[in-house]
Amino acid sequence: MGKGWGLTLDSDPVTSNLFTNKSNSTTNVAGGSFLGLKQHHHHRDMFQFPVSLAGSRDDDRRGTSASSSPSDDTKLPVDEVDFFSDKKVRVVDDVKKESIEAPASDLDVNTGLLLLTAGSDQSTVDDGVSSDMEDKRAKNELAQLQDELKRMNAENQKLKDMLSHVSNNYSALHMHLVTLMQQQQQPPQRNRETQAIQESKPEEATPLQILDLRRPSAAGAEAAETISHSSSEERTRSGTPPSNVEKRVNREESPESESWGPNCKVQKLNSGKPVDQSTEATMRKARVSVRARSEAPMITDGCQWRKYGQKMAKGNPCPRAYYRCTMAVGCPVRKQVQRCADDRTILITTYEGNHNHPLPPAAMAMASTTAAAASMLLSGSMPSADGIMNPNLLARAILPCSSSMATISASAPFPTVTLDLTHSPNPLQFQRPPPPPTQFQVPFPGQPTPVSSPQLPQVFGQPLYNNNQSKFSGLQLSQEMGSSQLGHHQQKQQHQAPPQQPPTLADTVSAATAAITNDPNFTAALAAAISSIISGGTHPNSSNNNNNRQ
DNA sequence: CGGCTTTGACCAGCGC
DNA sequence: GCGCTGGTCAAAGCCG
Repeated sequence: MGKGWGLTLDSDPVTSNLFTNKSNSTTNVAGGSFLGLKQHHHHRDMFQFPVSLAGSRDDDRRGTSASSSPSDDTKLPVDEVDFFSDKKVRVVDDVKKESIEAPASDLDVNTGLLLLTAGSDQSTVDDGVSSDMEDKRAKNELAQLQDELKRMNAENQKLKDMLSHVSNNYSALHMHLVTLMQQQQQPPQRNRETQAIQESKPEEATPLQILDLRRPSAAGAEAAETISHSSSEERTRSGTPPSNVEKRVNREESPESESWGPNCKVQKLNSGKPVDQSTEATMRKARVSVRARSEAPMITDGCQWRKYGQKMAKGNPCPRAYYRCTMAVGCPVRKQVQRCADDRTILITTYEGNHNHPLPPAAMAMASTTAAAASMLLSGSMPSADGIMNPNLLARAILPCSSSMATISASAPFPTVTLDLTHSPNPLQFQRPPPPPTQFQVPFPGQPTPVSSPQLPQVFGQPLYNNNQSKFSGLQLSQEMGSSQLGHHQQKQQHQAPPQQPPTLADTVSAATAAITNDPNFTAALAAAISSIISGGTHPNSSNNNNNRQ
């Protein structure tokens, strides 16, 4: 009966493999361990699955109601049936639902009657029957659980990819929306340069790139980044007074900009515009800092990183590590990882640059989030006090429903957006946001119901309970115009958010559920949060490798 | 053996 | 000019 089963009942393979496959602190090949894509079934094009997420369950429900109908609301297309058709054991309840996809001969319904008739030893009729029945009933339940587990793993996998896809789509669409909003709000300020650009570029690049995003592959990430770039530039030109643009150009001009691959696209689109090069340099300088609670030495964001340096930073006993992306030769993306001086459970990861190569699905969440955040920052706020846009307007434009998600640090030398994922979630906060505008709802063909919650804790193949300190925080969108440096600024931020009572798993789940259900604006930050959660607690003792330098 | 980490050295920017 | 600091380089060693 167990022949052909690749699953075990001891644990959820999705999550267990995630942990065991986590090779080391720095490399975590995306798509493998992060999403667990290779561990179970053949990875199909998950984006074609019109799965209703409302039918999914979390671990608790899975454990307590294994015999209940797991997918009353789950609609599997016909081409999905071979996913389960080779199973030799059928749960009685499943016969009704899967009879359309399995031949009748394959419906080996294990009932008590079947078990009785199968018994051949007549001498054990008295006491042996009951024990045999118990035994075979136990086996039957085991088979049911295995069946259940297998189906739910497949379901989990679909949802994982779906969330990643939605996250990327949302980031791109949201940036485009912000661009349009700002254009509408400030039509008189549109300068000649913008008009000239649009005249010379009658075919808007952004819609095309949004179309590109529909490809559920790494190309989507590329397109998302491109959108971030283009929207950033567009808003830089249209939403900022020209004098500020020039000021920004002069300040951010840097020789480092020559090797920035993703900007080649932008250069093609806007060839001959000197402002583009400066914007590229600005993109190089813009930073997105992610604060997350994690015991791991580095958060797992789906990319491959190589450590190229470590230094002691002023004011922090913990060393700062420097990493560069090694997923492609010449990728300009770098990141700094440092623990918070005050709360060493907080890991501060600062990203800089944009990838110039396709990203695996696991890396797209973080990449698109950081790209969007960087674009947001660069388009709306700059370090110079006289060049600042209306921060409140920007805040509402960027995060209309969740106005406390990101801290924009315009402090010198680099503009930085901090996504603070360390705060305790307040479920009420997530429930309060107004219903999202219809244009925020990413349409999924064949997906009539909104993204449902119980699946969320495993959405990246990782249960939240692995790091009960990881939280979906409210990000605080405030315009800080201090003159402190990045590190000092981050330390200041750490004081402003006293730790709250750690939420229960249920609270976290419900908060995240409400967030993603009621407020699609959380999607990007949520992806980042989940990414940070992935690494939490996996290396409990690995944070002490303080190789002090200098 | 290739890729990675470690770590001292080097460089640039900035303030005094 | 000097010192401080952040960031990077590159040689040496480690590891699978």
